[in-house]
Amino acid sequence: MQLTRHTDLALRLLIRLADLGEQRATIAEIAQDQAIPRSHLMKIANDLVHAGFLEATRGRGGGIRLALSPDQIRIGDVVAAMEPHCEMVRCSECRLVRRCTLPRHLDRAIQAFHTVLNEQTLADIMSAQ
Amino acid sequence: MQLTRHTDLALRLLIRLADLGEQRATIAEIAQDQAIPRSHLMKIANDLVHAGFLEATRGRGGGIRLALSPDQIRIGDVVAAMEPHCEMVRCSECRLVRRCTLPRHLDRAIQAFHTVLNEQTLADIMSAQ
DNA sequence: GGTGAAGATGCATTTGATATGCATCAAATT
DNA sequence: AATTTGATGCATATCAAATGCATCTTCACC
Repeated sequence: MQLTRHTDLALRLLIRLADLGEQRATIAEIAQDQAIPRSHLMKIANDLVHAGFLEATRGRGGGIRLALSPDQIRIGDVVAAMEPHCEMVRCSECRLVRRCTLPRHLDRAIQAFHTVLNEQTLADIMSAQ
Repeated sequence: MQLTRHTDLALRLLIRLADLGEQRATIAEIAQDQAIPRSHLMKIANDLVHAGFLEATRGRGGGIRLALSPDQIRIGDVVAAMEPHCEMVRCSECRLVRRCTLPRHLDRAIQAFHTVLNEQTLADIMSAQ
């Protein structure tokens, strides 16, 4: 029950980029800055681009920056986009005769998790003490 | 973002034992029944005993059974007892200059997760279609 | 158009948490 | 005492996640 490092770093990356505003930063810079393997951060940034949170430009003078303003980026959405499969239990392996409603309730619980996180935007995270 | 197999199997074990009522079952029986490695189930059962959900007796005629009635066992409590550390992000590794409030919100989100699950008892799971 | 700077992508390898297996101990019943 | 059960610790295996490496693509600048 923990977020993958992938998601963890994605959130840090967004916070870092929110600090920079409109300005672009290179992945290499941030990787060094945050002591994260470059190739790893590369993939995270790429995922965030595909999810619509980041904007990347290649070539000289290129780099990455937020594709949305910080108050439009909801934390729960970021987590949902980065976490692979939120299948809490492996029903396929289950040998219980009785049909159980566990997966249904687990899904509701996960939704509650995301709902709470979606009450916060990146802007909120930045402005809070 | 998924429960460990440990927790998954713990829930299955409780459901299975709830079916048996007052009757004891041996760990070996259930392990074979549910196609789970015996030594693994042994540890899960043991954890559940320590958490107060199961009652174990050794020796001939011994076995395990619920220590509480199914309507006293809340699903969220079981998950909380079995999941090791719910530390969502690794703040210790973080190099952000800015203090961020992410951990605080993640904790609230996890609490929401457990709260939803605690609306259901083992008895509810058993009686539902 | 060539060169270098940047991101994109795929594959191989490593790592680490989890799961499994094995051996031994402890308790209870007969 | 012997057998049946759970308890516990340690060694090993497994698998997803993380990391590293190589190559390709795109863009800006000269």
